[in-house]
Amino acid sequence: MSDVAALAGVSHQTVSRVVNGHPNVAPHTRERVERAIAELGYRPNIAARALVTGSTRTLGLVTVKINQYGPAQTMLGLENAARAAGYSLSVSILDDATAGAMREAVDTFVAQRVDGIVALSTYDDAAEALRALDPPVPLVAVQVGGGEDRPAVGVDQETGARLATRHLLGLGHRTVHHVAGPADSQEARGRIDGWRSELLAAGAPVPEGMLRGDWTPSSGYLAGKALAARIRGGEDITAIFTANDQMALGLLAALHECGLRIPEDVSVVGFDDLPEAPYFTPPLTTVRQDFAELGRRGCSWSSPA
Amino acid sequence: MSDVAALAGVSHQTVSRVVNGHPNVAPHTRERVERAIAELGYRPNIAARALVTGSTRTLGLVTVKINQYGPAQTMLGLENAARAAGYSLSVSILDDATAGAMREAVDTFVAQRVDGIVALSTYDDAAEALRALDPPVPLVAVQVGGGEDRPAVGVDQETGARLATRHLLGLGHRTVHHVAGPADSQEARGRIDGWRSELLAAGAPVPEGMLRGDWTPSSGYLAGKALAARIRGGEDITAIFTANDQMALGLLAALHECGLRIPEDVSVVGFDDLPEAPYFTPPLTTVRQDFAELGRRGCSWSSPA
DNA sequence: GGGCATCCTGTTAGCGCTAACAGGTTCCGC
DNA sequence: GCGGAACCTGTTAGCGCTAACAGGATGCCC
Repeated sequence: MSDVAALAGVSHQTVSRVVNGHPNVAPHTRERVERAIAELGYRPNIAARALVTGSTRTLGLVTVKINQYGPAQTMLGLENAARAAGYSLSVSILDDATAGAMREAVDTFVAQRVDGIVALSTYDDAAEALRALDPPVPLVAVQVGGGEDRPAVGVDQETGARLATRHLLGLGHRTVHHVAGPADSQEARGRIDGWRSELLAAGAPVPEGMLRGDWTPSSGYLAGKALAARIRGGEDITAIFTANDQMALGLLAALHECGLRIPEDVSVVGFDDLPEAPYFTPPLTTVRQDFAELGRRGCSWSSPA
Repeated sequence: MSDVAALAGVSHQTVSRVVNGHPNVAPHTRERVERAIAELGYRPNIAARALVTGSTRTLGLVTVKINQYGPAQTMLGLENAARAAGYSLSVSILDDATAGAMREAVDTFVAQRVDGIVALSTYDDAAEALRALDPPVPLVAVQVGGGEDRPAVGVDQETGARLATRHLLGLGHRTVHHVAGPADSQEARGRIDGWRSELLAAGAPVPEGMLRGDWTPSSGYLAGKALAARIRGGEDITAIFTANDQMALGLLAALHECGLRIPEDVSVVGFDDLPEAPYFTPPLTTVRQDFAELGRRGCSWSSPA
């Protein structure tokens, strides 16, 4: 910076003013400084600025299992929103959502003096870990139960699940079976609630023996095998709502293997709207979630001002 | 820090020594300082440290289209490797791989004084943009042509493609058709080269009219429709190698729609080993890439010492 | 022309930390 | 007992930047 100042024949403070776009700089001076900056390829040192302003203009993202479609999309939206707001994004991808790992990640971000932290996960462990923390920066939970006063943004799982269920009932099915997500996932619970309340509202019976998966295709496959066996055993199962598209994929494969035709014998609806869903065999009906918007909302909450 | 020093009754420099694990501190003093740190919840200010040491212990990742499976996995490996090495990861996700966007992202990282930059993309634009840059920090290209002296790590696409082709020939097919990726992707070209050289090595004819997709399921679907039409037109197509699994998914859907049976009428092999691949209908044979290792290697290159 | 507001620019201090040096103690060998 | 090594701790300076104030020039009104 002092080099630039020397070359432009001004003080370093004037350079600072030009860099930060302060109003009271003579156009003539401004231009001279800008030329000097360009000539020297000067870039302000963010660390020094952060030291004096106390703001790093950085957001921290702590997340688990980014390899799922949903979180990855949300992260994308978050990054875009952060960039648009002039923030940069530092990420921390945990192996599992233990309280300790969560706390450590948040601590690291605090040491880095991020301006805000976004926590991304739907599991209860994560939510609980978050609840125990009280970082000196804004912490927003995306798709995690916010708890007392913690801001949180999320998709309305229940409405989406009701939509899916209603769609199947509208096709004339007597009732709809559900393959749910893990028990310790808030999202999964929201979808169960939606499914159940829609059945009740429609006066349809709520089937016994709801199956659970863990979001993976292989768990969906197992669920499909189990349901196929029950169908062969005479149970009247004609419509299935799976809690996400990946499980639906496994389920479709299992039903197909067992000689059941989709949608002639059984109708299936998924959740998430994977880009691949239309190309499943047969194409999958699914519910879209606006992950990018979720990321944007998370960002706007966490960046002060 | 001075608060901690005051509470422990030492100078701030001694606190610094304790925090950084310097050897010459009396055990007694060290313990007192550590208690003070715990009591006050003190966390060193990374920005101040960066200012004086010149190292932020941060790596920058610039990437495009993280919504593909491959890049996302690589990023995961990168983040883990970085964390293990005591670095944090700052990410920049570009909308498209234009030279300008690339340059700007790298510039931003330079201003942030990251210790190294990892560029993740397989498109030529990205490679070209990178070539023009000469940042004052290590820049490693992952799965992008490194260019002159630029370090680069990547998966050996050609060998993988030869494997896939050989597998199909081994099944007794006369030759293998290929649905390639975009023309401006190095990865796609590597897979074409591997496919072609394996055919030549086996003395099999290289089919005319190779199709191209853009990695998406819908482009695979179109390719499938085109191939199905050619099959109905009497062309002898019995084995297809698609450049990635997502296109294979679309292709399978199209072939299925046209009444072709897999693998009775046509054999299909993909590339990437998506977690969903085994649950495609029918299950997809595919080639695995070790993305996590790729991330680790990229990290080890870019972090100095 | 004196007084004052307005604009532009420079000077100084300090953000929190580490490196380099300086000073004090202890312990050893001769 | 004295020189010197080994060890521990404190003092000082400075990383690059911005905020706050100070000061000089200019313009305007009475």
